[in-house]
Amino acid sequence: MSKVKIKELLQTPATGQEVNVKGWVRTKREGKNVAFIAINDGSTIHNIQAVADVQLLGEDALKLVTTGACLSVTGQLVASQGAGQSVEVMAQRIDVYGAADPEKYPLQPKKHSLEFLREIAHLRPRTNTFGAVFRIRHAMAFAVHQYFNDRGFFCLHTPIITGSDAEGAGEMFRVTTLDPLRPPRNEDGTVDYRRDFFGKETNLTVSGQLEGELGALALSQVYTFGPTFRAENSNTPRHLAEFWMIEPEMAFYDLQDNMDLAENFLKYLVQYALDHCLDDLTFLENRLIEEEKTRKKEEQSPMGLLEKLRFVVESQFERLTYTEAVAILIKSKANQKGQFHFPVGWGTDLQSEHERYLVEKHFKKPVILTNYPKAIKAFYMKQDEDGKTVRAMDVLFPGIGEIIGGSQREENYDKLSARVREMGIHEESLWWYLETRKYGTAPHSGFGLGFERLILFVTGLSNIRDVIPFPRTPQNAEF
RNA sequence: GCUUCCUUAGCUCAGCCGGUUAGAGCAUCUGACUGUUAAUCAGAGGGUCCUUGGUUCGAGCCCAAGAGGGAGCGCCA
Repeated sequence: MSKVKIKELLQTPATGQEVNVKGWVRTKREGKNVAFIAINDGSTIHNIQAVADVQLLGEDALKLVTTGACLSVTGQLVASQGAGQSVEVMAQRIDVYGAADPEKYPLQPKKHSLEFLREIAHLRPRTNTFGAVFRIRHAMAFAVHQYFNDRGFFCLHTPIITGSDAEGAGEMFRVTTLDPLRPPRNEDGTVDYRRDFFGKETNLTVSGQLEGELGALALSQVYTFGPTFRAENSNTPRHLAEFWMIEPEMAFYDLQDNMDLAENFLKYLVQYALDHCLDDLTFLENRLIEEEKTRKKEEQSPMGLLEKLRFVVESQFERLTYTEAVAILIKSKANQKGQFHFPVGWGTDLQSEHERYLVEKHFKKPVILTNYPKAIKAFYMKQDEDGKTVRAMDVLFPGIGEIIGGSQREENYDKLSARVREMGIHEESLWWYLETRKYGTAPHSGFGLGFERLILFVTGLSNIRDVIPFPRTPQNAEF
């Protein structure tokens, strides 16, 4: 008789066969003669019910069976007499691997706030909500690889430690083995990084894109899926200092191809969740409905979680240029009534209130904005013929904001190196990147998808710290 | 980094105008109950009112500083 996952067991027809279940106690309900133990092993949101005859097993043995304890239960799998489940285990034997003092164990069979659970991140995977979130997170990671593999993309592992300080995507974390109190110094008093581990200044990566492009200009279609680090002091429900990003990079793709891929990719991922995580999504939807009851009418979302996900799969993303978006915003009632905090005008970056207006009020569906002014975008984006804009694209999602940022890349050596100089970037540190435009350059495109922002959208949660097991944010690296 | 709100039992929160012994629900424990569904019923235990300092005859409540947390904004994925 072998141990079996609860997910499998719940789908097994009961024939009285002997089974062994291992997992953690969610609740115990005890009567005079019989006790009911709900056990969960994380394989599914659902629990299996173990039925314990108090006389047979003894009251003392059941004393240690409390919420949070870890058990191994052996007994017959039988059809349940109760209404909540089809099968249950008639316990013959219960071994307690680890007790959990009920006076002290913080997770009790009641609702806990997400803020409280964040403070006990080492235990929160044992809750229904976080079990659901982390199973969905796994399914989405798996689906990312499945999607690209099915389409002939190669997974490229780009470096996490980088010597490039010119990526321009934000503040970086320094990587060094020098003694922070007594580093070797140059004659002018500055730190001598030639004597550091790599012989130069190094940092944690803020993006695998530049190396991804090197791969695409050889393997045609690649993607990276790895951790990314930003030392920005960002305190919002949408930012992490350590997060995971998916960055496909494709030779022979123009901006249109890039948009087509981004839209198709996102719809595939959401559909994958609907196809493979329905139990967990249904639980999260019900949880959201309960939560919304405590809110005001106008703050409640018009769609349930599943409806929202299906809507995204079925709707065509609205595509328009930055210039068209600015025109819509200027003409909008919100702007004419002075409801925006920031002025709208061609040339300035859109504020999140402007993006939200376009996505949530005007179009009411995902939006792809393209062809931004070159002054507000990165040096590597391909310049348009008019000399004013670049072939950038941002995919904006309701409630999340920017979920994807990407562009067609500048493949012309002269234009690219001129832009590097214009923006004051140290050209020599990018020699290897620029050489790809010297030797066999090709039109190519790519984008970055924030993995946690995708998980936020799919789970319907609202704080990014709740969709990664152990969040890293300013002033917090516990666990 | 800026703005703003919050911190009272294990958890979620109430606490009147500053007034005598700080409350509720859930959880926990004890008892009852012949199969329960976050069981039900009865009872009990449980408090550094975030910390420090100040105002006051008197502070959970007012003031100041600090700590922790949330939200909005900026930066972005």
